[in-house]
Amino acid sequence: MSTTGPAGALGTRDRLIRTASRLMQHGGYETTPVKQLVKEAGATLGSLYHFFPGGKQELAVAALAFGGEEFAEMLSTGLASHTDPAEAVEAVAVLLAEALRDSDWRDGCPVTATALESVGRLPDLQAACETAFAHWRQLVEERLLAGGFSAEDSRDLAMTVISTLEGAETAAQVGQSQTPLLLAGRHLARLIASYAR
Amino acid sequence: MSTTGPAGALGTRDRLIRTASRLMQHGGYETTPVKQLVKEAGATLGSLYHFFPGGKQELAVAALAFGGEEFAEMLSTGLASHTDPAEAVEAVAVLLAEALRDSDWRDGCPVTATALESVGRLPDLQAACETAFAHWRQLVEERLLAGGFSAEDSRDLAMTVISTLEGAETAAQVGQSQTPLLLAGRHLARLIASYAR
DNA sequence: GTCTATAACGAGATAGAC
DNA sequence: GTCTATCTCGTTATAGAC
Repeated sequence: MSTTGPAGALGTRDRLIRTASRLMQHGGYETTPVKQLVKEAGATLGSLYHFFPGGKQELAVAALAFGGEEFAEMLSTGLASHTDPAEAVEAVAVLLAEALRDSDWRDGCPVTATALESVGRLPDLQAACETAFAHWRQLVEERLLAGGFSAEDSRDLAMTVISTLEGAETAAQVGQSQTPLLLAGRHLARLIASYAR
Repeated sequence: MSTTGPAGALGTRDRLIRTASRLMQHGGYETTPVKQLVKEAGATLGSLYHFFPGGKQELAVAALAFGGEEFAEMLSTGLASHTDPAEAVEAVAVLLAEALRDSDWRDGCPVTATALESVGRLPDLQAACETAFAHWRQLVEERLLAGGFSAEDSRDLAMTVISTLEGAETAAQVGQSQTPLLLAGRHLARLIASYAR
């Protein structure tokens, strides 16, 4: 995938992607100037346009894919932490709440801000955001299926689980409080437990 | 409130606020250039800085308050549409889904995009967003209280109702589908109905 | 109150040496 | 692959006539 180099050392391309993902996680696409981006990545403008001829947009698509995968890993960790699917979903909410507070309310969803800025005006970015959302839903759906829920219930509940976690994450970030996420986790667990297996 | 004038005719100040609210609803704060704003409002740059010496930011705060109130009215309409609180919340989700599709997936939440852009970098805007969120939560909380739920359940459920509707609205907008909102409405109704009155 | 012209600045992107 | 200098354009904001 990446150019050859010392194991563990991040190449310029990877540093650009990770830095872009982090900055877009904080404030979205439009609020992230490329100059600040390359500076924080320890790179230069020349490197950016060498690796991403499409410029800021092309880098943003890669950053959304990276952030989406990072988020998916946290999701998988939480979903695997309990045998009961309802408790597992609640654990995800707790993980998100901890990450948010520990980052001084900065590390919210790596996709949502950019998604709302891009909708209807930057199709490439919007598509990358939708891909990330769909991936996350699929992970929850598979976990519910494995937990014994019907195909229809698993699909529908997975949609609401992701929607609710997203909305609660936003509320928690803007209000600088873990409460929205912790309540969302508790309520989602109760909702899931109310379905037959 | 507004300058005197023919009843029903909107003054320049009001047109600026409404236009800013609509554009920020579509793409957020950073994606809304003041030039386009004044053009669509049928105003000029001179008028903007006459009514809002604080410039774009001051106008944005007024626009968030306006959009927050508009959203609150739709919320109140839905919440008053059924005697059962659970059915009333589901009705809100249906109203949001209809407004979103009828606007070709443009008219989402008037606050969320700006909220995520502003968090941690534009305190005035962030505060205006949080005020709007808190107002919406209060409307739901009062409706649940009036429906016979305990003070604690009403408060906690109101938080999750707003979080979930917000997240589902985002998912619906990005995915151009009513499904996230309709499922959220159904699941929220089920969750609310599972609490004792 | 409204208008146009423009200032002052920062944005994304490019050129070309190394 | 990396670097610096620079180009071009769009942005917010201001000036000053009307």
